[in-house]
Amino acid sequence: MRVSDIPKIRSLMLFKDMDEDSFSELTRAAYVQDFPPQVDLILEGDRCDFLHIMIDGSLELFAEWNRHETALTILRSGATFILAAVVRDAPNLMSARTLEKSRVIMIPAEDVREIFQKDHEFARAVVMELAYCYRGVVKGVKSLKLRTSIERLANYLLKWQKKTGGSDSFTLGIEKRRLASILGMTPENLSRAIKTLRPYGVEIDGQNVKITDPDALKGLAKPSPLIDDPRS
Amino acid sequence: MRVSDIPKIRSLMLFKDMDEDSFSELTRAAYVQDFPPQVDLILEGDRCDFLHIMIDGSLELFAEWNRHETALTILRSGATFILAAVVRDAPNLMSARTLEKSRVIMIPAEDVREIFQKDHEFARAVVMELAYCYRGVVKGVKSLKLRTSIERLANYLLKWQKKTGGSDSFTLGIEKRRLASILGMTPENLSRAIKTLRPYGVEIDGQNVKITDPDALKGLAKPSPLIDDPRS
DNA sequence: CGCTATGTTGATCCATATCAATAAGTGTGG
DNA sequence: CCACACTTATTGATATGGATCAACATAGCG
Repeated sequence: MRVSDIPKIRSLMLFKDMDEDSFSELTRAAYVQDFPPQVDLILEGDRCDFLHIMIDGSLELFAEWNRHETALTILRSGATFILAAVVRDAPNLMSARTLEKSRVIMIPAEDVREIFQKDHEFARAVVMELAYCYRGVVKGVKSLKLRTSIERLANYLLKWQKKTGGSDSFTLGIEKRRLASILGMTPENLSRAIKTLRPYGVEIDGQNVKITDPDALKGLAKPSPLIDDPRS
Repeated sequence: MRVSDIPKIRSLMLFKDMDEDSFSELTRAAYVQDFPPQVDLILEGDRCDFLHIMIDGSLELFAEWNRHETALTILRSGATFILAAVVRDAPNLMSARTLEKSRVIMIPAEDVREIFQKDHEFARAVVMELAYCYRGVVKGVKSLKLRTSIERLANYLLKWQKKTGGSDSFTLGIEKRRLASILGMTPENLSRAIKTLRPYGVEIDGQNVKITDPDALKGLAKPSPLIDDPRS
């Protein structure tokens, strides 16, 4: 681990309130590694020996069954993954693969569990993080079960617009086929869904999105804070 | 709270390793309440003032959007709910309604958060429970996105058979329309899915299920420990 | 510059929802 | 205890969302 990484790590949700001793104990044990795009970091079914934390780049969590694959989420800088598996010392339910060149901190699961016992603030942060992840997945299920694919796409666009600063022009940031998988549809279907949204003021060219009539789009999407609000 | 409830509560995962002082502090603050069937205990969007724990009966967690409703899960004796919302002091993402006459412990959210800070073992149990819930939802998403409704039903039957003791005859335990909602389909479709499974040795009459050819059913269901194993 | 992966479009098929009618339970009050 | 109302389950007919297959276009990338 490079010294230059430390401040960035320290500022992450999970670590920012923990005491200095515990933090240096964790970082002493931790590795930082860089990966090129398209690398599988973990495989579903494997034991998880390390808690992973993204400090740069992006990756997708995905799962397979019966020769089919689906993406569950995209993670970016600051996100933790397989925390739940580490906590329960259980096999990973998802695989992870880098999408871009990525830098990842890996903390031995043993050390995480140990520090958890010693440091109240860290324990609190772990619980907050887990609860946050849980709520994220619950929102995802609600979206899947209650909405059509077009509604999911519309809400995704509105959410992503907000996350990228709110301008009416922004960029998708991921390949469409991955977006399709995240949203629970095929790439072909996503293409058609995009066309369907054109009358609602959505122009998508490659990765570039422009939302010219937000009200029309919102009218279709009917966003709800209990599904689409990333905070809370 | 009745004294007779205490041993039962103490034996629950969440409390069984915590120290005696913290436990009596929690139970002093807690209420136990009985509810008839079909009562809404919590409403999505509401602030959650209490952690809830089932000690008898059953209920469903469900959510609504745009005039549609879907059931996310059924909870029975021993299950906690809205732990994540309590931890984060955030609005509930799901509503809860009793299905049978049910007995529920309600612990003020404040006290939960307070004891969490004081008692390591309790903190550990909370994290384990949250991680367990998280993994449960992830398995649910995988099932929804990777399987057809018939495959989901087949796996549900196998899982439920195991949970009820493994006999080839068992009872569903819930109304079919709720099962349909849990599995992400309409009641009409569930009826048809059941008929589709008949050639695979599945006989369902009312709530009574008989699985006469488990291998055939497993051949269709292709159960995976990473989706269908309730433990870990 | 050509190869390969990605995206688009069209045609068709399949799974699932919807609508409608009936049957079978379930509970309630007379 | 039965008759009635109401909810739940089943079945059939049909509509629709979404998947699949195939062809082609396009964009990255070596």
